[in-house]
Amino acid sequence: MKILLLHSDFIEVEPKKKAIKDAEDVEKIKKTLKDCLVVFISAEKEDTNIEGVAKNLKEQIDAVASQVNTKKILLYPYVHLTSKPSPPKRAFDIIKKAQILLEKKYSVDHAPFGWYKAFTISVKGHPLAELSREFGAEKIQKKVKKERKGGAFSRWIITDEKGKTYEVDKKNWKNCALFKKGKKYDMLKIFVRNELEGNPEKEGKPKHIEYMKKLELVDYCPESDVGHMKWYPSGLLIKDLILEYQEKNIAMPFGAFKIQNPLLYRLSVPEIRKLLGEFHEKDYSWEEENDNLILRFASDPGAFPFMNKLNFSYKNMPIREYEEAICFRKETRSELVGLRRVRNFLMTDVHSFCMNINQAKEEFRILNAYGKDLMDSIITKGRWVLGWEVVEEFYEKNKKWLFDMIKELGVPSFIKIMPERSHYYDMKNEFQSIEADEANTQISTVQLDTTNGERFGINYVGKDNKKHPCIIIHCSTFGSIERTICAILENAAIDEKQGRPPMLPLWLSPTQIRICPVSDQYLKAAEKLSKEIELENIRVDIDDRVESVGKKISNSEKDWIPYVIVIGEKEAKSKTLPIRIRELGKGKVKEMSIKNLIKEIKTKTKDMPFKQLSLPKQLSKRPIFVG
RNA sequence: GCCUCGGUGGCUUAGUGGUAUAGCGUUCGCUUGGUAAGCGAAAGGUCGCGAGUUCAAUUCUCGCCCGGGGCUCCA
Repeated sequence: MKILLLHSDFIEVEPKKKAIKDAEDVEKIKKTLKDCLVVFISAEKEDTNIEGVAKNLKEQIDAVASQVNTKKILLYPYVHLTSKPSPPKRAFDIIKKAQILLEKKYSVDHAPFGWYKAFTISVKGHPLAELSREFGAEKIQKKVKKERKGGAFSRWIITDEKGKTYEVDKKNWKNCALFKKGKKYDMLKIFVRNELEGNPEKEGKPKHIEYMKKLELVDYCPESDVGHMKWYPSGLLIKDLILEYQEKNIAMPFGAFKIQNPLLYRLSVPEIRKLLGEFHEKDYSWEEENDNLILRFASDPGAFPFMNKLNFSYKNMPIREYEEAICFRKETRSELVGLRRVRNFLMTDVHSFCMNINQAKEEFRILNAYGKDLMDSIITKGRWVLGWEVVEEFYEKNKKWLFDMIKELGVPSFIKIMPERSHYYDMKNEFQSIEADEANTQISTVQLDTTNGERFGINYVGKDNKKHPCIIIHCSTFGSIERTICAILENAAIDEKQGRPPMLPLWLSPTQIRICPVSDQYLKAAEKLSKEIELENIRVDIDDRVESVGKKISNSEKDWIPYVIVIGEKEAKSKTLPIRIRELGKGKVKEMSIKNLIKEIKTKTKDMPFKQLSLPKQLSKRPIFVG
């Protein structure tokens, strides 16, 4: 069945002449309807299940009518939407059935069936005014809109880091005894408030927008669509380092193999259509000769069809895959703020395909630990909290397992209980960074999914030599790299707000050590020193410009350089160097040997990936990217 | 998409119905320095784009594009 829905100011219909033998008997008068939803309907050959199709027709119309807030509906039989129409009688039956179903809630009419009709229509201009839908008799995956401010949830539970629970509701949450136990739970309190009451009013631009430009990391790109960013070398370095962290510290130890799927998908493939679901209106899509194409909104459109063609048995389980997935979501314009929300982003997506619920639970537990490490390495300890969404029935059965995980993670949590499953997952968690403006940003999420394995035919061969659907654990370790960088920068903003120097995590700092020669006589010494440092895989640059030392120091402060060394005559003779260390505070200099400095940096960046910055070592050779 | 505020050299900005201000940066000259900004000069602007009103528009009006905030939603 194909339908076209038009929210119109008015429509005039006038039956002219019978087009088919079975046309219904009506008077030849002009009818006008004002402010109504007009639904053009084509029943197709395969719509043999009259009841089923009529029911879906009713639901589709109902969904749109309630969104555009109209009580009047006109069903307009319109065979021309399809090239393979059903017999007329069946089409009319479906329309009549749907009309009866809709009449409970709406004032419904239908245009004469089987007539040549003249009509005039005026369509409203808003975004939902013109929609088309295509469906059959099978049950449509119900699009459950998550209601605002926790509306889809029935119970809320707060826990401390040891798993001690406090049940709260929308009204009394502020009085929760846990929040009276000192500042330790302030972050959780902010998150609970944001979830139950909404985010606080923001003052001005988020800080990370200023920082991302100032530090020459990322920038808006007016030549592209909104929400597509351009990356400068330093930003790209951070992005690459995070991807390397994902690969070396998470995916490989976890045992996932890396795959890559296309960005572009054909809408005529049933699996792809099934997956679209609620993202449909956010797709970048366009028509080609024989098909509609979309850019993927997540790794799933590639990953699921990829997995259901793999041949694997219980001996391989669990089987894990990951992808650095470039994704596209056409968010409405004003949702886009700096890096917090973009239209083109890079998600690191891990899936684990499991044999049974116990295996899935264990995978979930393991992935949590990676999530915690990641939050501590890129955000700061204590600046993030955990959110959970759990289906009531699942919660009751798996309470002990859940609280054991919370204890293991040792982070305060906020659990939201859903009376029934509204999405594909029975349970998910959210690693939430809490920011300077008290917004929360989700970085990682792990989800337990018992439905998609079956829906997409992702099966393993069991001991019984039969195929069984997998339970899928989804894990976006970095929900988006862009958003992760946003959180890192917003975290630096907290430091600045509280009077500490804002910094990037040392392992992500584009320059880790800067050498400032006092004059060009000491350039050689600087060069020599830098080579010693480079050998240890530490990023070092030299401010070789003809500028005063004061100027060079000033610039290094603006660039958030963690370690600055000035070298001149004194240093050429001495064994120790004066190191200006940013994290110690304004103007703090510490005498240190180069060996000890290297050792300090190596210790602080232990187990973290290293990569060279793709800019000349000499500042005099670098262009200015911003400003 | 809706509501709202904005767009002036590479960046940040003043200002005006008669083509425009300053700082940073850039280039050149002087300065060879000691932990947050040395001195001087020069170059650099269709005042976001298009249309309208006007003798005249960067300034007023409308449309579009881009950006900020709000509604909303999520990774």
